[in-house]
Amino acid sequence: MVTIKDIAQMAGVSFTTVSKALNGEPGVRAETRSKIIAIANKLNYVPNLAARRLVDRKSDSIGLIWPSKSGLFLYQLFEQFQIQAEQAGYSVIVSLGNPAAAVRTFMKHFVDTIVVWSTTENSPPEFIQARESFQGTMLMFNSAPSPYYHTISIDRQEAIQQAVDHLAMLGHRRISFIGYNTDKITGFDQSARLLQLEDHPDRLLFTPKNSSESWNRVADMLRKPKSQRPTALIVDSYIAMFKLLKLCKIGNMRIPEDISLVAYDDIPELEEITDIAVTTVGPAVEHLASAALDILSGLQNGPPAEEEYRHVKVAPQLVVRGTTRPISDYMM
Amino acid sequence: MVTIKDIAQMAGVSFTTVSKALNGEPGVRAETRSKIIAIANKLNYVPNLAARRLVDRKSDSIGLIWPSKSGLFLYQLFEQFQIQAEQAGYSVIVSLGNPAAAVRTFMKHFVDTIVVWSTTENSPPEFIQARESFQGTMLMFNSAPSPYYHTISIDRQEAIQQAVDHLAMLGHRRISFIGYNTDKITGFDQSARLLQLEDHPDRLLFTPKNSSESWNRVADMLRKPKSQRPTALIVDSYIAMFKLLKLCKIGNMRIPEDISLVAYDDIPELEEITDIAVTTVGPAVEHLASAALDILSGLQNGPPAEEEYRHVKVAPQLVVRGTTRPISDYMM
DNA sequence: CTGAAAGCGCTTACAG
DNA sequence: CTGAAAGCGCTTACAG
Repeated sequence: MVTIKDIAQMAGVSFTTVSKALNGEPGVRAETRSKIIAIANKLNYVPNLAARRLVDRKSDSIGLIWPSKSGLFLYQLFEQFQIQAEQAGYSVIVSLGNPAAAVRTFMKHFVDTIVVWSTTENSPPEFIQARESFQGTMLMFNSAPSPYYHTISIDRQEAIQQAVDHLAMLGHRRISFIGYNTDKITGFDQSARLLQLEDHPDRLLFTPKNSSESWNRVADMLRKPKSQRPTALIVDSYIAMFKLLKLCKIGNMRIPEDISLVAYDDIPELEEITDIAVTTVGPAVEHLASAALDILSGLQNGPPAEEEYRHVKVAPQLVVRGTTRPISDYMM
Repeated sequence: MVTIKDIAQMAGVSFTTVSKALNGEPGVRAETRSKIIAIANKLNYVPNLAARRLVDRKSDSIGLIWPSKSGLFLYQLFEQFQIQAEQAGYSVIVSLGNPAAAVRTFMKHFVDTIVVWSTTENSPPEFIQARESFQGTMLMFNSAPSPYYHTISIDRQEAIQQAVDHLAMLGHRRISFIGYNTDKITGFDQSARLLQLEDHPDRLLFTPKNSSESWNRVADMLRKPKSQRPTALIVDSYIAMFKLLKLCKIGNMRIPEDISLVAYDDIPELEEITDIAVTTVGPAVEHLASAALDILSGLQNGPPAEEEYRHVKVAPQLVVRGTTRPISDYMM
């Protein structure tokens, strides 16, 4: 392993000078510098990063803490984030372990920024503690504003409203929402009231308690005669969408021939999987990633004062594909 | 940043003793040790890897280099690897960036082991070079044996043979393989010959050149009368499987009522997505992960001599689910 | 059982 | 422009 001392000896200078020459520091005669560089190249010198890092603790690295078992959406966001971060000159590392352990891992590795996808599971006390001992910047996806870190939230209410608006525009007036999330339900209710949609017994199909029972209600709904059943459905997530598609198949209901469908979550890859391209609404991974990177590269000059932590709400995107039809198609 | 000196001061001992206590070195009174550990925990001490690495100790970190846009299978392998590695005391970080950059990132972060999922794309010259300057251990998934690193390969030939054997056992004699991979085709041919399966024009449906044309051939095959068309299909990957399922739907073919199907790749999560549980064959992510960890933890005592790099071939697993039926079902 | 000391390879004031 | 020295946080002989 060749060190700057070896180079210094060969060049007949001190290793201090070698360090400066190799790092492009001023105060080295051009001649000396080029001689040193030549020797370094000849010797195939590789700087010891551990030594360097011991002195200056910068790493230009971002650590991502992602929930495990997280499904396609977060995987795609991860990929997208990595791509954009690399372009901005950061290296990205990810940990799927438990959050407290992940913070420690990242501290060991000198990441200077931690980005978390927040879930109900990752705020146990140990995480809080580990987080406090981390002195870098943090950004939390999926979180309400905080005085301690940057936050990015998703406007789920707006997303569902967009879905309802789209369906209403097509003439639908009897619409059901399938899902638990309160923000989404609020959005659904709000739009429904605003647009004076029909109030029918299957408006909200999920009881908050028991999920298998909830799906039974969906199945029952699908069996109703055309005049009573909704003309359009909005589902919570792509997971729920697949479940619904199965139920439809069993019940011999076709989408969109018999009923329209909008799904929350936009996962382009799914087009390859489903029989038909699904109309979706949700935040685009590109937007989420760039929102985060915008915040992060805005603070090159160290962590901001407390009041400067930023909050961004990412708007959803409605992508109309093949599963929504105008109401006239259902009127025959 | 809390260091062993801080701990030493609080404990009223020298930092040498702290180091020994924390590293489980012998020669520290049990009482002293537990006191030191307690303080370290209270202070949320995180060892400085750079310093440790500088005196050439291990960082117990594994860096994964994964192809981006890699799909569900590799994501699940990643999750599984992380879980098993954490249990074995390693921390895992992942990079999806270009491999050469990933190696550099990992060197910056002092990982002592790099695990790569090998693809045709990640052996460009820069990667080779970056790899050479990395002085830790490497393990390559999906690679032939090498004198420079550990390797784990997948017995794809065996996998397809298992699929054919299973179908033959059910009485199928006219079987098609849909895919490009040469190992898989070899496996298919071998089993077909051994079992003296019927030689029919649709045995191998893909021309190696053009994929859209290949799928046209599949569509044509599905349109043939029952007496001419194969009774069972084997597809290359879950991606191909979805494509096939779409074609079947269009052509009004039901699986498994009209034709049996085995898919390569075992992705349990897919059961939620497909209408019917698919019979699959392929390596289990658990086995791949544990094969890697077995090799890696077998070499606690520094990198092995060149001739000691190990090669493991992971056997596939046939999981019979709902898409394969005995031939008698097709004989009416 | 405990601690003082050397040293890993580098950067960075500081002095010449 | 150049170099001697201190020090980053840690491990590891070595001496008590």
